[in-house]
Amino acid sequence: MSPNSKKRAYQDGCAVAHALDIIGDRWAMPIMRELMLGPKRFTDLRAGLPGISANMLSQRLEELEAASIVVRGRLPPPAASQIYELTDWGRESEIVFQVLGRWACRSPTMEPGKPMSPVSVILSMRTMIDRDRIGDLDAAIGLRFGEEEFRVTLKGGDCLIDRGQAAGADAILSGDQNALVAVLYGGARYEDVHGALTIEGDRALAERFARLFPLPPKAPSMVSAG
Amino acid sequence: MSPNSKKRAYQDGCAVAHALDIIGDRWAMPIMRELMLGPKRFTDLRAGLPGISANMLSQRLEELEAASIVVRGRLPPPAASQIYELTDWGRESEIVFQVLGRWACRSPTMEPGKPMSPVSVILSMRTMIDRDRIGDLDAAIGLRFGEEEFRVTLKGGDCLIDRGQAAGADAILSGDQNALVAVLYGGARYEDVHGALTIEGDRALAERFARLFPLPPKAPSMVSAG
DNA sequence: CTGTATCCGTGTTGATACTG
DNA sequence: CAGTATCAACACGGATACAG
Repeated sequence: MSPNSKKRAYQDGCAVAHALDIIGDRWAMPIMRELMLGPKRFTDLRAGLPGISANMLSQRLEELEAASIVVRGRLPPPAASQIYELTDWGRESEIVFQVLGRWACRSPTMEPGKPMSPVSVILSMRTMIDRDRIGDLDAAIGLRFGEEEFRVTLKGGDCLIDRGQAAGADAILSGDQNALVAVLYGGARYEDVHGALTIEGDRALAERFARLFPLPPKAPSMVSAG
Repeated sequence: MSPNSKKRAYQDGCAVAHALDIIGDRWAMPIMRELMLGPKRFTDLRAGLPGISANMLSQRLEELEAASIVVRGRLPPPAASQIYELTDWGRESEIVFQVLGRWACRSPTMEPGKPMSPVSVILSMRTMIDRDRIGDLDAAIGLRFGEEEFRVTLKGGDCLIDRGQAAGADAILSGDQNALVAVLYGGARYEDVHGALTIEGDRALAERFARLFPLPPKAPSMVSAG
């Protein structure tokens, strides 16, 4: 395992310092992010975390397990492969990701256009949804990103977004999640990303849906006159 | 400066990944924490960050400045020494610290008793204050930790905690901030830490004050049978 | 296929010493 | 007081080999 696991730790009673001791290492939070919407296998995790090495992932999963953030499970037979899953407390960290994401998306140095994993996109929608804009919308939107399917349920002024069947929704968007990001946050129209994203069903609903996720204004840059 | 600053970055459009790119490096968030209540000099920062090396602090301050989180300033003459201070946007990250702290203080592996800086203690109080318990309390509590003074203002069911004169408050607690932590969060009574913390003024107020900061329940440990 | 263990080049961190 | 320089130790990332 970890023969001489001398973890470098802040010797600090501050709860934030403890948080950094357990989830502050490189890749720890992105791994948690990928698990936020449900269990994944080792290889699925790697797919959502471009650039991570098998070593890193293996080691971080051990550490997250030791911290009671992740538990190992096994899929029911016959596909009895190992899966990793957040604990209840691990799942409760979603609010941390939301608040951190809301703060960071105002960063003057954040440059758009970099690829996002399907889970990132879904979590960003959960974060940025403006419930005031839902109004009396009562509809379901299905999202298909490769093998992964999600469902957005708008009802009673609230919005639920989770894994679920896209089929049967009033509108279904299929294709590359990055194309959807361009539409939701990048000011693009569906026509602009045509070919990367296809729309089935209620087109007007898809248009209204695309405007439910406003971005907050950027913070001013303080670097060499701003 | 930074001759070959090849920063290792997540190539990820996720806002959380960007957050980690700019404040995910070791010591970045503790430095921000120390600046959260106002500007500090280099040496003051080191005092609140036991274990940090001078070059780390220097390098992180550069990076935080480049990210528009920190700006360099200068105290008015004659004490024209350099100070570091959060930008408006940097100060808006306090909510991140609060949410992260609230989540992390439930960690099964968090062990109490480690020392905290005066700023940490004040921020923890801002985080954990239970406004429902304030009731109709209308009073001021002064806190003195070494050279640093703070004031807690309870009024109209709300609570303001900031740097400010301790003198003139209805009750004044002076001494070691870690002793106050033991009383607020560790279940200790003032008598238990006598000598480390002295109380002037309204003793009953000090007692009521000490119960305004309840801790949430711990999350269960998932390690080897829980 | 699903991971784990080991080696190795490189960058980051931390301790000490030193300078304006 | 406010940092910079130097150097040793370690963490990271990639490749490869290995085990169930």
